[in-house]
Amino acid sequence: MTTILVVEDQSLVRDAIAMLLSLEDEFDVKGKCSHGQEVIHFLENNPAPDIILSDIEMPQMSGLDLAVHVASHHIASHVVLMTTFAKPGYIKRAMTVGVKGFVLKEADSDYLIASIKDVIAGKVVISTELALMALDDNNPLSEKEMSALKLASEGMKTHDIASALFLSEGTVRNYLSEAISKLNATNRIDAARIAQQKGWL
Amino acid sequence: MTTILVVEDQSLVRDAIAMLLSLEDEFDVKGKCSHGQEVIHFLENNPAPDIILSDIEMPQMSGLDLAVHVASHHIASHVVLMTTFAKPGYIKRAMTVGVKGFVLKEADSDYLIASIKDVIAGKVVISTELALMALDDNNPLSEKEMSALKLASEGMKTHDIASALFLSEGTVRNYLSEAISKLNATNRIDAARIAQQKGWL
DNA sequence: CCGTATTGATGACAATTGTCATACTACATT
DNA sequence: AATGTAGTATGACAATTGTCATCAATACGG
Repeated sequence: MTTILVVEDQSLVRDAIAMLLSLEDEFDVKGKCSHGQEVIHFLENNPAPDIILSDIEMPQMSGLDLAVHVASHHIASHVVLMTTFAKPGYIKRAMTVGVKGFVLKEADSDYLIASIKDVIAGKVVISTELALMALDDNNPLSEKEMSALKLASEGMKTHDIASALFLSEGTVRNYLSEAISKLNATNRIDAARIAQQKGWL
Repeated sequence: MTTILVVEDQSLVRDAIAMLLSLEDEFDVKGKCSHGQEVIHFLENNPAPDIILSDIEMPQMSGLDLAVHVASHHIASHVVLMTTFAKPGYIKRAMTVGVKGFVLKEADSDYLIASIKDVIAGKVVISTELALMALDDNNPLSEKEMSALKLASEGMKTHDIASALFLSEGTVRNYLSEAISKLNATNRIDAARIAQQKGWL
């Protein structure tokens, strides 16, 4: 019997997926959480489930952050992530963090079920389509460029970004300028859009 | 017995919701579609279901467009829309188009089921929370301000926005400046973020 | 017609942003 | 010690963006 924890912020979807999985004889849905923080709490009070099936994009704590937590706390669960759009950056980061499976929400339910079974059998599951996408993902941005761009995309002005990152205003402008040119963008908004779309922020 | 058509672009979610509903004795899920066009095709070849349960945000043809089609073709189905975030603009438009129910994906599955039953019983279902939100939806932006802001959010610079809207560069700056001040934003990026979040773009 | 919004344009100015060359530090490599 | 190289900072400059006051044209209700 495979025990599963379902993590997804939209409760309608969460309930539906939990229901779907619990119809499988081999699966036992042990719990449902709406975001990462809740999962941490769950893990402190319950035995680790075999599978943590989580959405990537969630408020408070993303599926990736969750995977990091699971890995760093030596929790035995296998993490399988679901995502709406295949952002190459996500896939790469997920891999380095020990995620065992990656399923597109565009996939059908049979595929999800099969993937979970494969992961339990010891495999790492990523559709070839996603793997290829991750391969030709060469994120040209440095750490600092990404964080500056991220803050800029939230509407902060150079001055505020500088103090948030403990850098000088000029340096921030340099980073953003670099990012803009690397991404062939016309300005910071454009650059942020491009990076976001690739999952780099 | 209530017949239902489930419309949602992410097949994992679609399958899961269809499964969830079909577990109810009174419900009979007659079909699943991934976008509006498919629904039109379905309706041409099948009797109209009692309920069309559709996501709002879909490629090709949105849930709102679908509702318009149903109304204008005098199809007997009741349309119930699901949406991720409550964007007040959506709710208003949905009402004028004869949508019978509006359910947040943040709601839980019981609420969805209850809503569908209520709609069958002749009610119009919108959570009070959403209704209130629609009421105090005082979008302060003019048409022009919105379109300028939208283009700006896509990374276009003033000059390009101006030619896209057949306005002078100065006027565009005036509009954006107005928008920024109306939304209490610090710059165009910030303003775009705020507006987007409210569903005004 | 008259007053008055509305819509769009201008010009001037300040603030912010984007670009670039240069320089300083710490740290690793030879 | 000499060299190389990230990472950060500076300063100077141009371009873009944000703000504001003002003005013209048009539309609209009286």
